[in-house]
Amino acid sequence: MNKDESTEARILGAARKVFLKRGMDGARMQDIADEAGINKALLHYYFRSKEKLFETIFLEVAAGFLPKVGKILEAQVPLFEKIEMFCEEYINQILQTPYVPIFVMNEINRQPKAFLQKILLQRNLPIAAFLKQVEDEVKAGIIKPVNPVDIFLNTLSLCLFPFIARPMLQLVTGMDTASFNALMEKRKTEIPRLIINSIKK
Amino acid sequence: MNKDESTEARILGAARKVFLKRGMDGARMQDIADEAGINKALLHYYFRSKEKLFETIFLEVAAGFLPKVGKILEAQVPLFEKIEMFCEEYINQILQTPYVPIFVMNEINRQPKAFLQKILLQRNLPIAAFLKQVEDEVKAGIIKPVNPVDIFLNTLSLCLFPFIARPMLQLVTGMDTASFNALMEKRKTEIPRLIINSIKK
DNA sequence: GTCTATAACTCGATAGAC
DNA sequence: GTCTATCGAGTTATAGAC
Repeated sequence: MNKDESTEARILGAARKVFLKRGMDGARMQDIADEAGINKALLHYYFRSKEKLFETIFLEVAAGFLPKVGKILEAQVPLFEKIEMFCEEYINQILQTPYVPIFVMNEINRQPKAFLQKILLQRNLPIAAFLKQVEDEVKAGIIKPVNPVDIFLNTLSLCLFPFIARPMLQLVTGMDTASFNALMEKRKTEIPRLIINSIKK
Repeated sequence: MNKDESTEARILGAARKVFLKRGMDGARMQDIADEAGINKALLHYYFRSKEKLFETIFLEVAAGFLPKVGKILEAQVPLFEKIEMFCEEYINQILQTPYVPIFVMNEINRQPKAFLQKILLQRNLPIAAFLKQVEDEVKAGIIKPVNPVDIFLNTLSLCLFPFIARPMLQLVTGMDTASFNALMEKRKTEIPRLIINSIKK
């Protein structure tokens, strides 16, 4: 708990931490209050309900999870460079917030669809720009004929899945967090190599 | 609800369904009872508590999620064939139970470590056999020098991540379940091609 | 074994003092 | 704005009849 921050900021920080760890259903308002160094009543004073507080956090987290790399996806850059930049940047970002991917995936799975559409569909992810670029380079004969969705899905899978599987991976292999981070550091360059190698002529 | 099954079997089926959908924290004993066509008290008669019931289900689901493909991993088969068999078989399996990966990943993230070790560490996953085979083929100069863990992680990522990201994928792209399944059907052969291509000399 | 009724408890939310 | 105290809804778990 940081006395310098405003109460609202402390609540948001605490809520983010607890929701990320426990999910909406597992989180307790009492835990958030404790984490923020205040009492439950104040949570309701600043945010009307648990649901509103969660919505605020989820919006913030989901916004950071998806479109921060959006600028890269729509940048005017050759495809291979773009893939390299994307992996480097995305893995860097997730290394800072390793619990985010599994949290987002899980909540998307559990929350009612209407709630999610409200949050996600209003942001226009520039995925389409990336898919089009792949398609164009296929047509121009620059790269092999591939399904653009597969390329995007492959890139995302290789960057994100290790973070999602990390608890299991560490449990099964006994790997510690430092080793895991080192592994991901290497993968920043190896993932693009793998992807590019699969599509270059 | 199937009247032919024993009460215990009906409870297990119902619990599996509800826990998979809602997770431990989101699941309600009432929902499980309704799904099984009995009342709450009977759940406690057969399984002492919600926690015990969850433990039973989680053990069963996790056991099916990880080591069913174990036989393939330790089989006496050339590496490339093994990778092909693994992807084909694993994707087939998950297509039957598409909610399992995200459920397992999520609960591993939330449950206390002691509980998980009790469940997971007692089964010896034959991952080591696969890693050793990759290592041997590297030493023998049959394939490129690679980190075996990377190969395993890549294969797992490409097979599993799409299922974990499916709700988001469908939300963002508007893809329906049939299209998604068709995509995964194609990936059964494309994933091994990608992996093998990255390590063959 | 299965049910109804209810106890025991957890937790989000509110009232009201300061 | 912040606190203490408490309500009331919802949930797990148990008692006891059949």
